[in-house]
Amino acid sequence: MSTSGQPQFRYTQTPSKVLHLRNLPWECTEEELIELCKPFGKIVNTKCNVGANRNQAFVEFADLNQAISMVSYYASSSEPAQVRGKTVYIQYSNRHEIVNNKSPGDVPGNVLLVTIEGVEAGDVSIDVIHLVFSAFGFVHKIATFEKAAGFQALIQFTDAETASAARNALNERSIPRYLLPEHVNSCHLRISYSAHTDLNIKFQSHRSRDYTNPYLPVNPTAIEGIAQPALGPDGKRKELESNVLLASIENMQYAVTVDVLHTVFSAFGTVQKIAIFEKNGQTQALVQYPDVSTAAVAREALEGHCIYDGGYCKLHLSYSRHTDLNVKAYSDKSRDYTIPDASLLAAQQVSGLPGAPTVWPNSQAGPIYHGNEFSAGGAAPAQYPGGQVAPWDPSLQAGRPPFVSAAGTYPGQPFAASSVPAYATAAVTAGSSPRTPTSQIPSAIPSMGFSPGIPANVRPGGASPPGHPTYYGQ
DNA sequence: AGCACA
Repeated sequence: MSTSGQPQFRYTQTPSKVLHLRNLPWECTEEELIELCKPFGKIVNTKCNVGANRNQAFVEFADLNQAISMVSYYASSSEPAQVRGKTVYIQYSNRHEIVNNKSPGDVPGNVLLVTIEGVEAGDVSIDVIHLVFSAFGFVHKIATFEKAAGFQALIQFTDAETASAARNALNERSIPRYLLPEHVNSCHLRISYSAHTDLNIKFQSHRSRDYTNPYLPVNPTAIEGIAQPALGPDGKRKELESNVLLASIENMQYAVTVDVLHTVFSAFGTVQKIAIFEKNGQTQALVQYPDVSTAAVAREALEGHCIYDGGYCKLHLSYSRHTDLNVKAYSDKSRDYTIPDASLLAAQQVSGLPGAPTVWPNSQAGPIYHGNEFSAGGAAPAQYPGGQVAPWDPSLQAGRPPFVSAAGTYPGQPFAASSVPAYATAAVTAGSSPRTPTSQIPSAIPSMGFSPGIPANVRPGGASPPGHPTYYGQ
């Protein structure tokens, strides 16, 4: 009764709603298959990438007559059926329906599940994975993990078309040997589609990346060879140094302004840039020096000390991962002392120009992004001279939030001119007229032990509100 | 260029 399992000869196959297509290009997608077949009827099922060469496919029409019309048409046509110029041979399948058309992994999506066979997690770096898959389009995110199946990676593209292109090209292939450690002999990629559409990447690390969000916090414990604490000569952990200090301000009873910080930190050298931001309800600041050694001296001198006498505004200092801050030249939360005429810029920016550049650190954990495709992918905002950021082009990075909050990143908050922070209330009510930046300089407590350049201490409860910005309430 | 999937 059934013809399946019996030898089928040319011209003698019984018609079937299911057509067997051969000699397809290896790039052939389901979409191309449907394009070819749908003029003849309604397609209810397909099966692509069949056969050892993955160059065959099945298409099932809703009605037998539709399948017959397609076979008949091309049997008498002077133009053969083609996909991208390649002749496709069509015949009735010896089965009458497509069964088990798609495992979940065959349902196209924008996220690929890649199993890398024959390797351990440490053998293939996320940068190599990124390099390989970036050949097909912008890679948004990568997450890697080890499961029973082996070393796996989820790779998020913009759309299913791009993901399919990568899958079709790389599935069952190998990562080039020169990208792998010498001891790795085989590195087969088995690629299916993930059901995910948007990966949730929490940290930039050696196992996960979000290339749409370069300001995502770096997980220090998860970076190999980069943020891993280097070992000093004594074998103890050595902190990675930087010319940028991250200051956490504890017990902040009184306002700490950019000017306050500038005064305090200028005692040790030229302060280039300052950015103040809130992190987990705590005020932090990034202070940029020209070089690491200056930062180191400042860190040594200021760590654990208080800006104001009485234990107020205690400083905790560490080295930032940033090396060059990109801050607004003049705002209540940031200052770029390397830009001349900062006060002019202030007038422009405080007025709230639409689309005014927000604050972007120039770098975050630089080595992570070294040599990747950011510029090609349009992920990194172009830097203009003077630390400003190119006008944002949403088309370059659809879906990317305009502001990103990250460790050590000032998220470009709107100017808080109308609200006085609670911690500043005492200073405000202590009240005095607005003062010039030079006259509102606070003092570091004498016990800090760095008298040069630091004015005499002023008690916070006293008549002089330390560092009260002149533009609050305006 | 010649019939899959689980």
